[in-house]
Amino acid sequence: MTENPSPATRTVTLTDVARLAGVSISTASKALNGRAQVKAQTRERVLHAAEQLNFQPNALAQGLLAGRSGTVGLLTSDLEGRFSIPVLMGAEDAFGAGRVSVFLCDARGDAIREQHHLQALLSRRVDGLIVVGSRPDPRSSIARNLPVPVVYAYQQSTHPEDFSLVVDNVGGGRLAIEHLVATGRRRIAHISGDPTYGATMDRAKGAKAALEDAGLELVGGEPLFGTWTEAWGRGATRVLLSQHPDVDAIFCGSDQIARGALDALREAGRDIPHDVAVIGFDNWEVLVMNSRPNLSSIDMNLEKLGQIAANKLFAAIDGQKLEGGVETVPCRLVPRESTTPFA
Amino acid sequence: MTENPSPATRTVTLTDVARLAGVSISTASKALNGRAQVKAQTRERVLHAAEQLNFQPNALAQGLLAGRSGTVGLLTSDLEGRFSIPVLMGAEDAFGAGRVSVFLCDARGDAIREQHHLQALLSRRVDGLIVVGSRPDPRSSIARNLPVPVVYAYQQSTHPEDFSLVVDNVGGGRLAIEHLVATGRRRIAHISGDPTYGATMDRAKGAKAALEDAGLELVGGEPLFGTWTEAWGRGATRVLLSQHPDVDAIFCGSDQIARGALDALREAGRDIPHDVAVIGFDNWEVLVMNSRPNLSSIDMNLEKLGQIAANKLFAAIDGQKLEGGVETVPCRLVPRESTTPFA
DNA sequence: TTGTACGCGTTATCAC
DNA sequence: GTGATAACGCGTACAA
Repeated sequence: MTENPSPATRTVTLTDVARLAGVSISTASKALNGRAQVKAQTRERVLHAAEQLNFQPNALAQGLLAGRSGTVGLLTSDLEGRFSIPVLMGAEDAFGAGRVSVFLCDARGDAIREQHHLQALLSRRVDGLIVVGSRPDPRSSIARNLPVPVVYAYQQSTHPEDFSLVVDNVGGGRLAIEHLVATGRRRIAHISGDPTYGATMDRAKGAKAALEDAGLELVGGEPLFGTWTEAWGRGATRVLLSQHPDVDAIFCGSDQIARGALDALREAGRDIPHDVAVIGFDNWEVLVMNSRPNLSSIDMNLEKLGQIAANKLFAAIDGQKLEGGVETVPCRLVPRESTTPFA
Repeated sequence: MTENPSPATRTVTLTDVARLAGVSISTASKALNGRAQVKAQTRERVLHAAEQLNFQPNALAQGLLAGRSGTVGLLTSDLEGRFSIPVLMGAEDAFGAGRVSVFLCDARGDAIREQHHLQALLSRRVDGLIVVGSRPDPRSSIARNLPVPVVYAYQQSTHPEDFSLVVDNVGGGRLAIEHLVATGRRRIAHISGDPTYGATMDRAKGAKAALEDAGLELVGGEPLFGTWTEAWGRGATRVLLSQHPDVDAIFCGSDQIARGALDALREAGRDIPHDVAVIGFDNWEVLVMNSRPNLSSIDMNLEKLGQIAANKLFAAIDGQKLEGGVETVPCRLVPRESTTPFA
């Protein structure tokens, strides 16, 4: 055990500041916190001393006394996934740098680990919790009767008393179709991923509804379900072209599928978007911006979802009742060259 | 301001436990913390009471008393990027669920916000800091003479007294070439990204060294530098094929570039890997697994980097001196079909 | 083996 | 306008 050598600028406390300023601890506290009953000159001395010593109030002590820590827990289940991160960023944004700090925990999809993290967070007296799921299907409550408010984001809770904030996948599917119809498409197909995902069916549902509104129906009658891969996008597109060569637009359930579709279309000699328009879902930067041509897509507004979740949590922490239920955040259309020729 | 209704199971303290168990606070404390001087039967009573009340020790109070909070700060600059996350996950892993909690802060590449977050973290009395950069080039110290140890991960600090842990890009470039040479390639080209990145030059340097060791030199003499995009990968590959049609392998500085190269090669009628082998860099799941064929790549071991960083920080927190300097973490070859025919 | 008393750093209440 | 004092919840020397 070597003695800690240079890094240690011993932690400075209010006592040090008070001593340097030649006042009592309580006066120093008042001066720093902008309390009214303190002479301007004294306040000046205290402030100066604090600055000189680079004083940082001990948030642990403040929290202990105040009964609130100024922290929230962010419990996610798929950090590696691309859903948690934007939500997390939105939340961090909404909380504002410094005012509230965020504990990040990744449960790796393991319920045991999740409970473990939950206990740790409660022990640290977080003022609230945001639970971010790994897939858009419902999950059970993380726990009942917690002493702090909880907001479920992206993945909704099955418990009716929990508050959840999720993506409006139905609306997203509708948006995609409306865009295709508005740009003159009439023979529209839908290629999507795993049909056991609720989101998959919701997007298809929105698409069908929008088609009906336009007096149209899906080419082939039903969506083509498969996996969230480019390979499936290519394969499904080839089948589609052979069975319905007159298709003039494809709504893909993900950007990966859409990239596969683009490749298959190009290799079949179809011009995009002239012969066939393609729109994806997710608006995943690395995919949409590297496509040929750039891929139109539906953005889930995850960052905004995170912001709203954080604000909801904020309100609840401030004592406002958090009503159970599910709220949705609308998707956003991001048109690019794969649906709209810019030439 | 509505009264907080049902969610509030009032926070239970050690006092409550002690009262229920019919002992003093200190005895309860000893029993819960496994201190020796307490009768087995008493301990049983206390434990039972704690469980019954679902008691969670207040970590704020513990931290205040112990002088250490059991938290660390993770200060990143590009959450949206794909570098921070694996590092962050590795760190979280190493810290162990619950023992240490992680404060996550994203400075969005803004120095002001970074200082803001730093102050907040110090105020919360984190026991240590990990600073994760957004690009692999050196950065200046986040601050000097901090009261807690700091480990720089992925992006190194320019200050010689800081400890940094970075990717061995030279070794990565070497690995790629050695793999190509070992699988029988002799006319190897290198297409890479932004030459103002240190990592770009390091990878090229490692590649050159490995080629020299094998008595070879780069096709075209020099690497082709451009941008980290598929478009550049396609363009550079076309140029390469026209100038050096006998090329039999391409080492690409990123997976995006490699995907572009794959497309251009296929469109030029070259079989992969029979005619030309392709290897990328980053091992970015969505890219390598959706390629035709699947893309061999160099993995930067970022998760392991995060783990090592966390362990280093741990040791420093425990009083071990953290020597300044830069340590590297070796890359890892992940061969797939784009370099090795499995048929 | 158990209980009492003190202190961690801060803020709020009450004397002065 | 300022300072002493009591909390917040916990761990630990010390006394019983």
